[in-house]
Amino acid sequence: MVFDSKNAVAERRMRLPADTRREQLIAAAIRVLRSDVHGDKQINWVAAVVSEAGAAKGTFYRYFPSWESMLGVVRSRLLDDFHAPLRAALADDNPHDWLKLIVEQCERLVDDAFAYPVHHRMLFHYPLPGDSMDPEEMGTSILSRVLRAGTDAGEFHGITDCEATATLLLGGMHTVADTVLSRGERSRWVGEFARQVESIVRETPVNSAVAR
Amino acid sequence: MVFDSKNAVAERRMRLPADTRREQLIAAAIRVLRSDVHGDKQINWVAAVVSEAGAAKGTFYRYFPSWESMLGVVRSRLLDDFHAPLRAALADDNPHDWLKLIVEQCERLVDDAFAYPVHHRMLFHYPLPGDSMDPEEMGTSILSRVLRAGTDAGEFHGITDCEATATLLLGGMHTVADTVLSRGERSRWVGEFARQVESIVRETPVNSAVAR
Amino acid sequence: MVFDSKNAVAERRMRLPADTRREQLIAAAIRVLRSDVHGDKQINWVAAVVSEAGAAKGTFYRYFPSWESMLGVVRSRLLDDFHAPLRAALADDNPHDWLKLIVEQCERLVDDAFAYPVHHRMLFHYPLPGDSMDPEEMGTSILSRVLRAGTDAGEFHGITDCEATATLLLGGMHTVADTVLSRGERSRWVGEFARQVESIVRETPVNSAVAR
Amino acid sequence: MVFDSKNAVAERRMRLPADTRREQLIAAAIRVLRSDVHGDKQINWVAAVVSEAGAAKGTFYRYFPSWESMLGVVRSRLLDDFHAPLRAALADDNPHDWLKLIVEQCERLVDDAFAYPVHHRMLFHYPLPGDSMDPEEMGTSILSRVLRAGTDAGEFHGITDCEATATLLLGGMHTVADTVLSRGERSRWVGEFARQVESIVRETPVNSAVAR
DNA sequence: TATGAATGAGCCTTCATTCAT
DNA sequence: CATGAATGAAGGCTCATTCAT
Repeated sequence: MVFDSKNAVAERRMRLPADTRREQLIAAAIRVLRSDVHGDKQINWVAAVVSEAGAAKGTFYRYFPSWESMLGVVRSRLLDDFHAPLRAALADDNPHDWLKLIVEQCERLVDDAFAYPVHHRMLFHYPLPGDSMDPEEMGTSILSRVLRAGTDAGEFHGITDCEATATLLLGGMHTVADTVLSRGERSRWVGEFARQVESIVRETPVNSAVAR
Repeated sequence: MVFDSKNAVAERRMRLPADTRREQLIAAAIRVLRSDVHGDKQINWVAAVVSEAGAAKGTFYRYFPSWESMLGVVRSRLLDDFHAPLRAALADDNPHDWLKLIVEQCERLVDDAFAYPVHHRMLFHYPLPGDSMDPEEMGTSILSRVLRAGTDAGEFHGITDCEATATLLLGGMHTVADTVLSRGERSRWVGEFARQVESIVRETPVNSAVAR
Repeated sequence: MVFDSKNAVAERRMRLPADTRREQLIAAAIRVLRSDVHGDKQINWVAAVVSEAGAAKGTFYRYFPSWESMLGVVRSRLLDDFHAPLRAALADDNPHDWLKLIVEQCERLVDDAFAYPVHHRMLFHYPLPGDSMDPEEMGTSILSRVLRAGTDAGEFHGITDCEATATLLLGGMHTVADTVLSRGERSRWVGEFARQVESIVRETPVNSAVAR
Repeated sequence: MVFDSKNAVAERRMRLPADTRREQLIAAAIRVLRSDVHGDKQINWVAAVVSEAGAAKGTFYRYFPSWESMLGVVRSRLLDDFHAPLRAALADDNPHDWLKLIVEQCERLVDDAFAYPVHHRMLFHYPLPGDSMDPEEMGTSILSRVLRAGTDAGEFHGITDCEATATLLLGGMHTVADTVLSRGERSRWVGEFARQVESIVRETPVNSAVAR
């Protein structure tokens, strides 16, 4: 036989191990979210994803109870990636320029938002069902540990509530990303962010110099 | 027959000055947006607004080309209110505690978000059509002038790019509002915000103490 | 102008008084229910009705919250018609052959079921939502009054619980209709029904003959 | 590697004698139909049945061409059970109180309907495909023989068309069951049924008194 | 033979927007 | 100007049935 049915048409009804299919759908979802469908018109996300994955509508609902839940998975998946560098730095025992790491996080977020605006909006500016966990919790906790590490290393001073500081810092990164998205001038906003972070984490009370 | 059905209905057809009608609709929209029907359930927004305003569906579209555009108007209207205190302070010649004013702005946003979550979400976390102006631009410019005023008054130091600082500060307020919304602990987050702002606007280069 | 737009094409977006449109939809529903769509395949009833009525899907939902509710309206509408002869007989003061009237009711139901089987099935053999009123209540009450009238006229004897007797009689009519539907032999089953009814309403206690 | 994943799963693949499997599925279906999930909500019937039977979806379709056909089998199975008492009575040569047996049939149907409403609805008020045999045929024929037996025993009189009488009697039982289901008052409706049956099967022509 | 992942037509609405009156 | 009935594309999801393994 000359035509292998697999390569010929549609390759319909491909039977995949559950995990594989699931990954396929997640990957397709990320691709769809990133393929900025110019314009902000509502998209039938589920339809787009299954089409991209070469699956049928029903298949989607075998693996995810709703679009929202899929979004949750994608979100945490990408947040994991996003925070990987910080996690790595926290895991080894070498000294690090913690401030620089924080600013690089911001830059990474900015660049991602710039490359895939729809994606970014969907992931971070989509109303979550009220009872769902805060997707940023993880980010906050990692950033928290970074702040503590910096403090321990003597790089940071005056941080009293690491978690709170981290939360607002993360919010700041999003603000920068959104601003670059709508107004450009990447270096201007990233620069300002860097300056603010420095002020915040290197705070030296005016009188402390005297006290010493 | 002398009385026909047309007269019976006539009283519902109120002919109002265009501006009045428009204001009525906007006011009704704000009321509807605030009447948080507890939860994320879909609402027939347009229907709810015209019903609240005592107008007909078609009337809505006489004054606003679309629901989104109405949202835009409401947004800027409320942002106007939000920034009114700062504008007032900028307008008179008395001395002001500018830092305190900024923190109070944050508190106002937090409290509004807490009192009317749906309203807040609709106004700030609803995807705007890509070509629409940044609704925060105004806020940024006012905050910018506050920073400059504070600098002129000798209260703030080290701010080099007022507009950029203002932009991130505004973003910070939203972060705080969202955090309080999802995690409570109003005073914790507001306090952290206050501390960060202070660090940012009162930045004193380490050596400045010596300089004095 | 030669072509009146009304007669020309589609007559789209016809604006009708609410009552008229409602009636139109009900009439269309009855027509659709009667147009035995050969085969028992599920039909998208709402779609069929609006198409028949020349209206759009959304229009249906302006007038009825669901297909079930429309069915309820149609049902009571047709039950009204069905019971009209009995009501008429009860309303005038002339003597009547009540037994004959009852049998004629049965025949009318049979003939209707035979002429419009789907219609009949939908109206009487469609699971009603558990909390809905019994659609036969009205039929029962009318038949009840007929039994009492027959008793008062000395035509019927021995009926102790008119309502109960009426309920089962009505059920009997449906049984006959269903049987004719599936097995034919109209006169056989109607005849049997007539005989049974006669036994039931003319019950003469065995000893009564002696009493005479 | 000696153990492969195939062996791990192997135990789930139970190879059963075809008849056993079939019975398992039928039994499971009956259990599922009876486990009234309170209400009219849609159930994924096939899924529920195979899950209850511990089989796979595909297996279902090995034994039944469709859900409807399974329903048909269950129906006749339960009708068999339902009629067992009458069959038993017909089979032995002892004298019986035939009228009492008929009323007891009615009571059994009522109680079953009351205990398992969904079950009952599915079995008796579910539109059968037009070409399917009348599931009540069997019931009719048995009841017919009961009527004849009662007549032979001198208990019943005046029944001319046993089959027709039986058919309507069976219908009557269903009417009673449905009425009890929707209105309660079991004894009232069963009592009325008993009275009607008595009238019908003990009909004594007016002149019979003379004959005596 | 048994499995259960895959299918996809189809159902029941909803609601921003239009337009005949 | 005002009205509100009419529109219809979409959206989210189901589930009996099929078929690759």
